[in-house]
Order: sequence, then C-alpha cells, then structure tokens
Amino acid sequence: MKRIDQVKGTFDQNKEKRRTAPSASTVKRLPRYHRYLARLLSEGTLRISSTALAERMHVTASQIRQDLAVFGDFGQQGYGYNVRYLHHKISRILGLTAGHRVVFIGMGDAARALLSSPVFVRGDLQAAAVFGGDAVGEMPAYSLADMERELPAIGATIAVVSLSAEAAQACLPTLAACGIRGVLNYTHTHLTPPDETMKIQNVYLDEPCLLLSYQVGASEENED
Amino acid sequence: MKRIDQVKGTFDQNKEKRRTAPSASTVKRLPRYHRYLARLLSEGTLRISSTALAERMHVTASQIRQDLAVFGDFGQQGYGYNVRYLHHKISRILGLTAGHRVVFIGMGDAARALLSSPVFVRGDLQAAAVFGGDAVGEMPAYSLADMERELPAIGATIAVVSLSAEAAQACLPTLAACGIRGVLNYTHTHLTPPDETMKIQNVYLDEPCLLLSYQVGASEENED
DNA sequence: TAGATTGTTAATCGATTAACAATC
DNA sequence: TAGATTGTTAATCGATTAACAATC
Repeated sequence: MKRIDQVKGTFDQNKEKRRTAPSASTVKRLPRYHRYLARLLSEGTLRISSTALAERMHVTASQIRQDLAVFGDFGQQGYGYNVRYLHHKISRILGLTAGHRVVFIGMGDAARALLSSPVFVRGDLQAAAVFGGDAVGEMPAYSLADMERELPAIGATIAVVSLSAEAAQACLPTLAACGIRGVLNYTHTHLTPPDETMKIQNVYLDEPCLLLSYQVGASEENED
Repeated sequence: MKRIDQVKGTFDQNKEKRRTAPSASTVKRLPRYHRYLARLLSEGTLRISSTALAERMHVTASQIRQDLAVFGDFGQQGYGYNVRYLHHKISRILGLTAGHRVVFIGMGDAARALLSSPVFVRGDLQAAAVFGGDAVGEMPAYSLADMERELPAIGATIAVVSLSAEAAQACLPTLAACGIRGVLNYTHTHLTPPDETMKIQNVYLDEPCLLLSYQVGASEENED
C-alpha cells in the first residue's frame, strides 16, 4: 500500500516516522542488547540510561541511542529507557513474540546444544518436532519420509538442519513448500536458498575456535 | 628487539616488509578464506586469481588482495595465487600448524559438535583430554579435581569450556596457571580473562538463530 | 522550573572499492 | 615481448562518535 506523504507532511496523522532501514551492523548487535536487558530485568533494574548501559556493555552511549532510534523512540528525555519496555520492544523486533515454531531436521550435537540455549530454554522460540533424528524432550519425532505429510500441520516457520550437506540442500524445497521461511544450517557447508523468500543462516561452528587459535598465536608475535 | 630501519632503508636486508596491523574485519574473514581454499584444494585447483576467487566467494577482488597483502606477498603478478601455498600460509596465520593441543573442560553438546567440525576432523587442532566430562573418542578423561595435577603435562594451549557459568569463571586462573592461553566459552555467559595474556572467545550459540528469527519477521514487513 | 537524557544532525574515523603502476 | 594480475595508493562509502537542540 503506497501513500502520498507529501500532502500535509507537517500534520501527518501517521504516528510511525519514516526511518532509515537498519544497517546490518546495527541488526547484528540486537541479540546482545536483548541479552543485557534480560540480565537487567532479572536483576530487577527498572530503568537505565544509555550512558549506564554503555558502561556495562563496553560500547558508547552514542551507539546505543543511534541503534535503538532506528527502530523507534523507545526512551524518554530526562529519564532514560524503561528496561521492561525496551526488552519487550527488542524481543518483538527479533521476532520472539511471534510464536515461531521450530522443527529440527536431523538432531546433531549442535542442534541439541541450541536446544539448551537461552532462546529455547526461555521459550522465546518453540521447539515443535524432530524429523530424521532422535526424539528430544517432549517433541514428537518423525522420519524424514514423513516430512511432506506431517510438517504442514505443525505450522513451523523455522527449521534447524543438521544432516549431511547433500541431504540438507536437497530437503530445502520441501521445507519451503511446507511453510519454512528460515533455515539454520549446521552442516558446515554453505546452503543456497531455493527461492528468494527463504532466509538461511549458515553456521560455521569452528570459526570462533579458529579465531581463538589466531589470537593465541598472534599475541606471541609482539616483539617490541 | 628493535632495529633502526632508517639506515639504508633502500637496501634493507630484512625481507619482511613493515606492514600495518591486520584489522579486526580482515582477521574475521580469514576462516572463510581458509574454507574456500581447502575446497579448491580438494577439487584439485592449483592456481586462482583474486578475480576468480572473488566470484566464488561473492566479494570483491580488491578486498581479497587487500586482506591477503596485510600478511604477506602471497601472489605473483600475471599468475595469481598458488592455492596450496596460500592455503598453507593462511593455515599458518590461523595457528593451525603450531600443533595446538585442546582440552575440554566439561563436555556439553556444543563441545561435542565442535569435535565433529572440520578443524578437529582434519586434525588442524588436536583434541587432547577431557576434564569433568564423559570421555569422547580416544581422549583420556579426568575429573575436574585432577586438573592441576594432569593438565600441565598435557601441554595444551587452548581450552573449550562447557560448564556452568560460575564453575567456568572459577576455573580460569587454574587453566592459566596450567598453560592455557585461549578459552572457547560455551556457557552462554560472558567470561572475563584472569590476566591480560589469556584470550577468550565467548560464543552465544543462539545468536544466529535470533538473527534468523529477525530476518523471517523483517521480510514480512516490506509493504511497498 | 532545573537537571537529565534522549533523538538527531554534523564531524570523524575506518573499511571497502576503484584505479593503476609494478612486474611476473 | 605482450597479457595478466598482483600489491598499493587514492577515492568512496558507511559506520561510529561527538555535539547539541528538543523535551520530559
């Protein structure tokens, strides 16, 4: 739906400001904000200024204000940010209030590790079923062959894939056809989306380990 | 050791150029280069130009040449890069030829997943022992209490920690005392290094999942 | 009201890209 | 030699930081 905002721009009824699209750098910081706010919440902190939060997070207050302002006016001059409100807003932005259901295609160690991470432990995302892997917790487990029959009814939007690289790439069109819109890929191999609407996060679990190895080596080389 | 390079700068015997320190952005791309080069190697490709590699990696040739030139003159004008040589060089930069031995403090799902990632499967890093967790593969397993006694002789430089957050932070000084210089932290909680020489990589396994959730939601909002 | 702190605009800094001389 | 392609310098672009007027 397009609207002509030029007409009476000054008295625009629409409350939403036209904002610049969030940059990739800003988006990548959202999980971190979410984490710190969850922490503050559990400590019972009700409000926080950008300066105080910046100090805790070891970033600049400027960056925090810029980042948040891209998504909305979440603070209040002279007061700061309401922790509960801001946490809720960021949860919403991250899609954690949308009730996403997640299915596991294969059940490798990485998938199991993810299941015990905060996002699933807190129920921000809902683990719904396993296909082609051992049952975990209360999730029903099906064979890969049952995917086309069972998956649509589950209403899942996100799939966590830990199969072989070939099997993973091969199952993407079926996943798309069954309503999956995002894929978390733990196969150590780049997956290509079968259509433009599907989002894929390729995870290379060993990257932090390689960077650590680099750092351990690099610190030795400081001669002067 | 400091040297005065001003004297006879033109005929400097020293082969190593004085280069600018690699930026964090460049360093973070090294694992990706390493991955693509390993792939090319396994395909039997002997040489590649920055342009050809750029096309495969969906980056600019300029960036590749800039990134690599920070670490050395690895290419040759009119030829490109020797794949085997470049792969070896990057392996070296990443510390994968230093024979790092890795111990596992706790053995959670994330640690197990890491053990089946390329870096360990290929033996670029060597899994040496487990403390406070189930034995895996051929690694000997010890209790946490045995750490001070057994760890020094193992000669490990890197530790992968998957304990509770408190236990993890508490064991860092002991690890440092036993020769550990880098820690990969899978506890979902920020760990602080006990001294300036220890490097820590805090891994938040659910971050890619949160970003995926964001992307799945954000794509819905494109109204016009 | 006065003090505090935001959202935003302007200034700085760093990273990416383009261009090209050096050279294999 | 001629063609190809690097390493590097200069130009562009984007992200971070600083400053401050708006305002609670």
